[in-house]
Amino acid sequence: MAETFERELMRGSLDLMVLSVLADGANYGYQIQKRVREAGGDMIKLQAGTLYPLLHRLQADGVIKCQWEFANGRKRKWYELTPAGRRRLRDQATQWDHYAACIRQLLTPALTALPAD
Amino acid sequence: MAETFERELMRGSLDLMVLSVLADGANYGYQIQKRVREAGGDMIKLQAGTLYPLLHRLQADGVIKCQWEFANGRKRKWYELTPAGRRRLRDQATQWDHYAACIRQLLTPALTALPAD
DNA sequence: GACTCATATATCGAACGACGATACATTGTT
DNA sequence: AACAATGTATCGTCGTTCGATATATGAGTC
Repeated sequence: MAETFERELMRGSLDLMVLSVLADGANYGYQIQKRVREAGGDMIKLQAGTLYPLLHRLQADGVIKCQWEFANGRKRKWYELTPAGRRRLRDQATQWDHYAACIRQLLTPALTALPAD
Repeated sequence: MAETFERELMRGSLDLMVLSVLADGANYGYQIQKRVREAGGDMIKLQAGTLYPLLHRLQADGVIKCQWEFANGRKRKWYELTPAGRRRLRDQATQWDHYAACIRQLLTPALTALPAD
């Protein structure tokens, strides 16, 4: 009876996910999309229309760089982290942890206080 | 050498924080703002211009209800959770946990893979 | 009396990311 | 021949967040 959760991405969290995927090695859009979706289960249904503009933004920021690959009729655009991208990932990860801790600090006592209804 | 983090709120996370604060009992805008800011430390600087529209949205959704209080020249608008609000808080909390788990699943191996630079 | 800070709620426009639809081209499958 | 999967991309819409601004009272101080 698999409960299904589905929600909008939280603004800014996708950056972290994409950078995380790329930390594992160079990759291209379609695969990144699948990797994030797998990790997200029912939760995250990442659309191409969300991913590609983000990749372009990240590239414009200089945290990833890209390169076209043409092989047997297939064209793929491979992205990889730059040194700035690795720094960005570390920073964002730290920020995420702090942010999550803030939420937790409010959430845990709240759920305890909440009547059973 | 207090590192200071500061970032935009993540879309949707403020709902959770505000509902959490209200789980502790009825409260009014200005106090809610202070409670969230305390929990957020350097991280979250919640602006009144963000909070009040949210409170109105939550009210329109029927998850909180409000009541004016006039006492010695002060006017305050007290908000409290409705039963639907308690359900909402539980749902959002569960979703948050799942969401955080998804991020974690990508993030932890990524940081391990990341070279020291 | 004037000034400033904290309290208290509210609205407005700008900015921007996420969404859904759509487009298009190739490869593999039925 | 038709269809699903692979692969990248753009466009308009929507809605939350942000920062500035407005307003009014109470308390403390110069």
